[in-house]
Order: sequence, then C-alpha cells, then structure tokens
Amino acid sequence: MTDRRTEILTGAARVIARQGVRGLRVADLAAEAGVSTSLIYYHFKDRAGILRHALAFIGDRADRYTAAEAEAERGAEAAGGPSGPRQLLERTLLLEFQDLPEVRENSTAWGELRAHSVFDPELREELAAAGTAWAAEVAGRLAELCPAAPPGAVTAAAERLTALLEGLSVRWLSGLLPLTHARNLVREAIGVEASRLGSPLDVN
Amino acid sequence: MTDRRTEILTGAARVIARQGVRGLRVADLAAEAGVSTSLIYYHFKDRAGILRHALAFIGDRADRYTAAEAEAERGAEAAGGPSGPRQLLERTLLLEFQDLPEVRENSTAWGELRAHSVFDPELREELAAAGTAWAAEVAGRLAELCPAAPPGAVTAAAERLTALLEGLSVRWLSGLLPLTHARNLVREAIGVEASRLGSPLDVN
DNA sequence: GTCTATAAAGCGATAGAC
DNA sequence: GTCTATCGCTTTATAGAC
Repeated sequence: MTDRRTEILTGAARVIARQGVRGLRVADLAAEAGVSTSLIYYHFKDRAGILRHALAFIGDRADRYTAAEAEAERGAEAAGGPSGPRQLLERTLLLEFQDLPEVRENSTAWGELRAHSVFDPELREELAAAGTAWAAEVAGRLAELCPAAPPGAVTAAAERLTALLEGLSVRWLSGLLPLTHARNLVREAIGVEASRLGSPLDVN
Repeated sequence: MTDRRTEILTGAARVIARQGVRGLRVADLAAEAGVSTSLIYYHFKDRAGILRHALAFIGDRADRYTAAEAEAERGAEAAGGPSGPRQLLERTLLLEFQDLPEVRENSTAWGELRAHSVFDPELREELAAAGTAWAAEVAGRLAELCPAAPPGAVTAAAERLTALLEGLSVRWLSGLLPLTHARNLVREAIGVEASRLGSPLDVN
C-alpha cells in the first residue's frame, strides 16, 4: 500500500490533475513522488506504462469512493435518515461534484483521460468499461425510482444523465460554472428525467 | 482571407483536431500550412500566441456555421418545409453532430480547447463568452417553443442541454458513442425538457 | 514577409555504481 | 531497488540573409 509503486502512482494522479495527461513530465512525477526518474522507468518501463497504470489506479480509486459512498448511504438509511431512491440517485450523481482535494483531483484526472481518449485509442477500452458500469449503476437506481418505466427509456435517461455529468464536470473544473450551480442543474435534471419516466414520487 | 495568417490558423485548426492542443508542434503546423516555423513566430510571437489566435479563429468559424444554418433554416421555412420552433431548436443543437470533415474538425478542436482550459486559465475568457452566447441562443429558441415557461427555468434547461451536448460530443468523437445514438439522445433530451417546460406542442 | 540555419532548452530513456 | 550522471533526440525560439 505504501510501497514505492503506489507512491509513484499517487503522485501521477496528482501531477495529471495539475498538468493534464500530456503535461505529465517524468521529471515532475519523480519530484512529486520523491524518487529518481530512473526508478520510475524501473517500475513502469516507459511513459506509456506510467499512463496505463495511472489510469487503472485512478479508475480503481473512483470505484472505491463510489463503494464507500454506497456504504455510507446504507448506514444513513439504517439510521432513519431521509433515504429514498431519489436521494440515493442524487448522491450517486453528485459524488464527483465535491470540493474536496481528493475528489477534485480524481475528477480532474479522469476527465483528462476522457478528453485525451479522443486522440489516443489505447485509452478507450478502459474508459468504455468504466463508462458502461457507471451508466448501468445509474440506470439501476433510476429503475428503482420509476418502476413502471420501460427499460429502454431508463437506459436512455441514464445515458443522458451521465453525459450531462461529464459536460458539467468540465465546466466546473475549468471554473466556468460554480459548484453549487452545477449541483443544482444535476438535481433538476434528475427531476426532469424522473418526471418523464413517471416517477411515483413526482410532482415537484 | 487567403493571407498567410489565415492559412496558418486554418492549418492550426487541422493540427489541433488531429493531435490535440498539447500535441500541436510548431514544426507540424509549419508543414501543414506550407510555411517555415519562423514565419509562424513572426506572425504569432510564440506558441501561446498561436493557441490564442487559433481558439478565436475556431470559435468564429463555428459562429459562421451556426449563422449559415440559421439562414438555411429560414429559407426552408419560407419554402413551406416543416419548420416549427421545435425543428429549429433541434437543428441548432444537432449542428455539431454531423460526420462532415469540416464540422468534425471544428468540433474536435473546440472540444480540445474546452478540455485544455481546465489546465490553462488563459483560454477561459474566450470560452466563457462563446459558451454564454451559445446558451443564450438555445434559451431563446426554447422560450419560443415554450412561451409560458418562466425565464429562469428556460435558462436552466438551456444550460443542461448545452452541457449534455458537450458531454455527448466527447463520447462521439472518442468513438464511444455512435453518431445516430448521440443524435437520438439529444432529440429526446429536447423532448424531455420541453415537456417539463410545458411546450404546447408536447404529448410525444 | 519569408526563408535557412542554429542556438538553447526540454525531455525521454539508459548506463553503471551501490 | 534505488540513485547519480549523462546521452541523444525533440521542440521552442532566435539570428541574420534575402
């Protein structure tokens, strides 16, 4: 966990969040991780290897955050908090819109990898897998919220919500959209989509 | 129009669409435009200057496409085609989802600049201006479609639609989402938002 | 305004000692 | 496994002729 490899990958996430994938310099990464450049080549062979492992590392970390949140959610529910399917979906979708250093760093790095995939086909497989898993999770929660909706419509709504998220995320991270505004737009989008899908809890 | 500066900027749009902002090499641009590297420095001072002017150039070009489309639209309307406010809005939003080299190139370059702005504050001013103008145009057409909707709700809906567009655009350009699927999601999103805003033409 | 030639710096990657 | 030192290619940017 705190071996050198992990330290280097943690540093890579930080550097990518700060300078972007194409702004990552091996020397910067070495300074960030407090090791020599040659140690990085020893562990990851070359720059492409660094990127591949960093991508997987960042993806895994996002999964862990998601899982931790789902756990916390179940806890809150057990404690009698206000946790209907609507709140569950909202929390899931708002996860990456938090101004915590960890979350912001992961969001930035992940968004960078997504943007970079337009020019680097090598990244697409990983992104596609993460993207479909994420869309399926959202679709599942939407289906809970709107049990009477046809599956095809739920899938499409989930695709729209996740794509909206990605668009808003870029705007937020580049300072074009305040965080609270972004969060409101997501909440409203859930309302709009759920209403169209015939949520029984609708009317707001 | 066909002076050297314009030729270089046209080449810059092509190179950025092919290799990304951070993949733009001055030597590549020189080859693309058929000039020497030093001529580029003569006209644009340094690499950042190239980027600044290329961004403005690409933005202007997108405006021209949009304006041309609006004109064509008015022509079709005069000719008695099926052009209600709904069709107008749809065409406006689907403009960048076309598999024509020009459009794809501009979309790719613009998306790249947007993504890059997360790491380069210098680009944000231009992006913010283009973004608000674009959102205002969409909001105007939405208001036409849903005359009874409160202005605040229309603005928010326009922000969601344009952000959705940007999210879908990245997915399309990176090959994660087929073009027709992206177009369908946009059309459905218009329907969902318009319905929520109380479009008189609703019910589909 | 435009070119050729080149300086200067940046950067990925390796060799070899410990 | 980890470091220091360095090689060699790439890339930005400038000098100076035309």
